[in-house]
Amino acid sequence: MVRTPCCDENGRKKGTWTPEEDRKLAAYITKYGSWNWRQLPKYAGLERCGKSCRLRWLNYLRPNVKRGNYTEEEDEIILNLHAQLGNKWSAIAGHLPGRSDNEIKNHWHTALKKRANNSGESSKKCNSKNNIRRSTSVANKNASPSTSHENIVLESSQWSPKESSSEDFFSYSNTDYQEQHEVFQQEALDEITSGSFWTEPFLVESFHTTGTDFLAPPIDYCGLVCPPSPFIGHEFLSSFDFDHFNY
DNA sequence: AATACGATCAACCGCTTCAAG
DNA sequence: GCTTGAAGCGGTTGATCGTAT
Repeated sequence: MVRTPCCDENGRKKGTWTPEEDRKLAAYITKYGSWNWRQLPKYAGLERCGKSCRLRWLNYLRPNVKRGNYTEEEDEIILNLHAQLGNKWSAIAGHLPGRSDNEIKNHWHTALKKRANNSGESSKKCNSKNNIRRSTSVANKNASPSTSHENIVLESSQWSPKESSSEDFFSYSNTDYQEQHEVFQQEALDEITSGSFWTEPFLVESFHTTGTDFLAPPIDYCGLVCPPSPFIGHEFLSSFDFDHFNY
């Protein structure tokens, strides 16, 4: 089976997302929905592949996404579910509203796996920082999906991940960058949560296209390229006020 | 103060699954 | 039932930050 490459080599951008890219992506999806991830970046004015856009949206930009600050209850849920399901991160994420599979996976590898392992070996040796070595690839190779169920013991905050407040919602090193991003994030969330978008009976996520050639889509008043979906009417589009996304 | 090393996490890559024609 | 394209998933990488020496 021949697959079309998900990312072409024609200057398709990689790496960390900029606030401007986030703004474009959030604005576009909020307005038009993720009707087609592969086509979406083209119409949103992004030089990214669809996969990258999807990941960015699901992990960081979608509404109600939670970052850091895992509670003991959440840790316990993850540990228990991982004991039952193994590395089925998306299934585990399904039990933790607001948490993405990627973040749960990272949290597992950075904090919970140690807890699980240490609880199993606590009778053999004391916890020592020198015993903790970062070797993700090696650890992953050695890690078994069927972590011992019996050995998982919840401990105190000793092994809790580092505190993460709303201030480091986006952990950029550049302060201006971060501040700009936080402002945007709050604006986007306000926009999304205050409007009718998420309560609309019409589910934009369910858009499907034929995957064939599109007519050149029109460009709307805020610079976004309207998707070629016959299901999106002008009354639908005009129900959103995106004036504060000032490009 | 400089350097080395470990921890964290955002993002990429490639494979699998799903769904439409 | 087969082919094909898109979405989803999990493993892995690499940049960055924090801490120890």
